[in-house]
Amino acid sequence: MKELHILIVEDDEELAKSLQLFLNEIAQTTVSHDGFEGQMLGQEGIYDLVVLDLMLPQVNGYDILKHWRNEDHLSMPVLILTAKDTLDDKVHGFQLGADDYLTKPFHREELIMRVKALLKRSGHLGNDNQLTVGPFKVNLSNRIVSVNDKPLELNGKEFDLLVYFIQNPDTIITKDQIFDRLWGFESETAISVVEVYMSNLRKKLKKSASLSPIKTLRNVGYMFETEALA
Amino acid sequence: MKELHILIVEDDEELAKSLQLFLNEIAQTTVSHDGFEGQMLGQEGIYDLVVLDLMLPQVNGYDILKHWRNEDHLSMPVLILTAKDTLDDKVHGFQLGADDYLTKPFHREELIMRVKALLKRSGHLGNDNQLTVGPFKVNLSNRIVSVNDKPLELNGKEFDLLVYFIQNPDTIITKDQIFDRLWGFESETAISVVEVYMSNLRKKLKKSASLSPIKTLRNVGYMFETEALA
DNA sequence: CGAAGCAAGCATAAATTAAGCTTAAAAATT
DNA sequence: AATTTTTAAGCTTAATTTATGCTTGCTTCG
Repeated sequence: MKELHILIVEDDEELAKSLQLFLNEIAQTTVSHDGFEGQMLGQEGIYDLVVLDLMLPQVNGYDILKHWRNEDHLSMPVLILTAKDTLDDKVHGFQLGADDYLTKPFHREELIMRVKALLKRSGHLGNDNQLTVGPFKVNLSNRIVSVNDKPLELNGKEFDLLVYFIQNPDTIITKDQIFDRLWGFESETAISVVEVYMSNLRKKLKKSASLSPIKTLRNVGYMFETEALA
Repeated sequence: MKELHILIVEDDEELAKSLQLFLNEIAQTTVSHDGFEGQMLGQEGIYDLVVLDLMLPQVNGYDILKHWRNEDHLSMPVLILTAKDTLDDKVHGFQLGADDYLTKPFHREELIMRVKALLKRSGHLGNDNQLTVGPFKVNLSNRIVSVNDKPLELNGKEFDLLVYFIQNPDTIITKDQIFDRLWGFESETAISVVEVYMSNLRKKLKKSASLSPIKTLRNVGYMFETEALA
């Protein structure tokens, strides 16, 4: 089941079919061949993106877009798809609040790329750099960690430590490696700090998620075991 | 003084000049004719949008974009501008995280439209010249701010600071980025001014609207959280 | 064999350090 | 003169580090 929903408003049934075929690989699609119906569907406000043809029976695409933006205050990304390719047309489309403008004929790949770019930009698609292992979600952009979708508060070094483990699951990491990575080679700090932070991290993991995924290998190092995360 | 910053990376000096001229009507522009320098500038993370040429001396545009996205974790919109117009090129550009792709020659109007569309979509430009996030309304033209329709008086730097945050909600912004954007790279001012302005801004937000939307991430930076804005 | 000894690692608390905050006053700008 | 910007100082708070005693498992030798 896909979470994204794209509305396609296109009267050429042949083309609409193709579009649907293309876009099905990234989202659920709904097609309308009629301008008026398309407008109504869009008004639901449930679509993550709309592909809108300009030449439609009954109502034209410009008016639909204008209505969505000005009357209905809808802000979903809209990609205009049309044979019209004069500058005036494009300017007009953008002025009414279109996000992109693609002229027929176009390549399947380009359409998909542009749709993906719009979805990404509007925050609906595979965004930032997130690490996921078992129940752990680690967002490197905002340094937020969650375990089973419960937020886990870690301070700077604790966070860095967890990231190091998650980036090297099921791998032995020595105390020296941790030290060199978090404190730097020429740090004056005593290496036993590593133990302190291991202890703190483990305590938080245990308390908040009842997990103890990091094993100690005496005289060797530590290992973050993914298997134990079932 | 405009609040939007656009970086133009384009080695053709003639064209770069034109671009600057075009784009100056919506933002402050910085030009680099050199790929390597352009990449460095972009890494500052203070630009609201980048117009990137692909054919550059030293480093090519693809590599720059790839580095920004994958190594530096930067998410500003990037519009690729190039003579290459094969499908493969476009696909490649989009795959690396471009937001739009415009082939030379292009019309001035179309460029501006696409840039505006991107800025709008990324929350950096409102319909008129107004940014709206939660209860905040920020008018960039007359530099008037309101929270829940109550006016909020901010002086120059306080205003710029708020704008920077509102343009990058839910994103970590480092003290250095703030400094570079508000004071400029080569400013002689002590970086601790940032703390002073943070304090002033927070105090005003708290007093006038009982809001504390800006979180401190010790040793990392600040983050304007939209979620906290009920 | 099994208890003493030992070293690695753990846990907790206390001490230290440093980042960030606040305020007020000085300097610069208007 | 009034406002904004910058500097400077002391303060607050949180992170980091050290110190201490405790636990665990291995080794050794009576």
